[in-house]
Amino acid sequence: MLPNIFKFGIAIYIIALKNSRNSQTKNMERLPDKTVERLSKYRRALFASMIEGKTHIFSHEIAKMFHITPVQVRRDIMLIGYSGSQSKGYYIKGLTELISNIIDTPEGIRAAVVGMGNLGRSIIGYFNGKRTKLTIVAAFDINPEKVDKEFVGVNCYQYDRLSEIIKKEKISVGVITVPAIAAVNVAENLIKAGVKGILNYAPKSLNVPSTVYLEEYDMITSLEKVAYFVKH
Amino acid sequence: MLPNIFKFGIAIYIIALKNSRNSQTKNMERLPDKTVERLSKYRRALFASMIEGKTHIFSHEIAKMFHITPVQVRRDIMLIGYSGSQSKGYYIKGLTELISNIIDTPEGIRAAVVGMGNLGRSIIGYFNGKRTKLTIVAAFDINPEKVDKEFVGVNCYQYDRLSEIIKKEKISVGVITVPAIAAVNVAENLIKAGVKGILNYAPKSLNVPSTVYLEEYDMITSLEKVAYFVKH
DNA sequence: TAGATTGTTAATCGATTAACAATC
DNA sequence: TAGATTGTTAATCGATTAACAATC
Repeated sequence: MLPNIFKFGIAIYIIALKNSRNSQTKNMERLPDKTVERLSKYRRALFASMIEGKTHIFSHEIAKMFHITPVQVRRDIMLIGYSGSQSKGYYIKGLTELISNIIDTPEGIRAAVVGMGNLGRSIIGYFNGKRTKLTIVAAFDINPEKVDKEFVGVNCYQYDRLSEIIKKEKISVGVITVPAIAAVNVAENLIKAGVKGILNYAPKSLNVPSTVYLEEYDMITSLEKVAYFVKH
Repeated sequence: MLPNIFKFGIAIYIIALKNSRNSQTKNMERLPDKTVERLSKYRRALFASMIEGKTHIFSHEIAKMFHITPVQVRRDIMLIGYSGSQSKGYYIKGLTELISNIIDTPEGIRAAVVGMGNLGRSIIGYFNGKRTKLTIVAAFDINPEKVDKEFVGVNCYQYDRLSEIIKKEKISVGVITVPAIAAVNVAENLIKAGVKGILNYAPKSLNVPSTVYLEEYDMITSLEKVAYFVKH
């Protein structure tokens, strides 16, 4: 039998634990990396299900679409503070709206693509007209033949106007799709102009200050990786 | 004081542990995912250093290029069984050759791109003429205007010839750059035709048998993720 | 020797998964 | 009740990092 002082101490500890856990899950400042990625994918899948006429969805149905486990789906949803019902699963409309509230900002995020090559055009094509809260509002290139032309509604500016346009258009995210040799300079100019996030597709790793969020993806490495695992 | 029987047992256990560790590091069947990715990047960085006239490189120099720690670099290099010297670091030529032996196959890997849009052309452009062991040898599209035309040396075939060409050209890796709606069908046909690895860029998650290696990347999700972390 | 680097182990961290009570 | 699902915790797994002996 524990003395009373210990029982009391344990009771307080359990309450403190509960509270900290709730605040962690419900009012989380910053969701885990992987959860954010998955929420973006869930949202698209939920939209598609809605179009098909569904109103509710089970965790295992979502899980199957992304070859992950139902527990993972439930954890992600729990983390953002949404609840489902054991009989019907999750209400698609409500869940979609909550994810949008979390991922989007009311004012929206404005992005620019630097490098109007095939990859740059590809990204603009993906986004154009599909989203309202995240939009690509400008493109840049050094090639005079590409400058001052529109591609699916996005104007391409001369690269030396980068800083001017970024400030004028209130652009906070830059997508780098220039050759590796130019990437460092582009990143520096984007940061100087005030962007707060960079998505770098050049096959050259960048260094950015900690105030800027950097995400890198390298197609050459990915294809070499697939080749390696095909061989093994 | 332990009885002798235990001392003996412990000695044998330690030796067994040592051996299993060595065989794990030196003759590993399959390297960890992340190590493969990094080796691909190291190789490119080492090539660049060689061109600059360097013969040796330290772990911290490599680490700095990819914002990782020197320990990670040393671990990766240890894992593939290469050794450096404490005074000079790693011999670039030797390390590059070892990485190539591990990542490449002597016969090379032949890849195809399905979907000759901006993204497909972008990937072909990255690879064309740069590598000898990993080559894109064919492209496919359903648009008759794109068919039977060459793009930087790669011919674009009509999509319904997929199976025929994949077998004829001994293609083992397929890169999917078609719209989401077509991705599932393309993957099925690639697998039926015999490819063993798929790199999927369509914003639609695929299901493949366990004999096929699948790597997926979704540009929309990546940009939404950057937007989220810019906001927070 | 002093200083720097490699090779290696143990500790830590982050994310996934197994398991199960609570609920419908 | 039986069966299925959600919400949640503890265990597990994989990868990174801290620490340090050995070496030059």
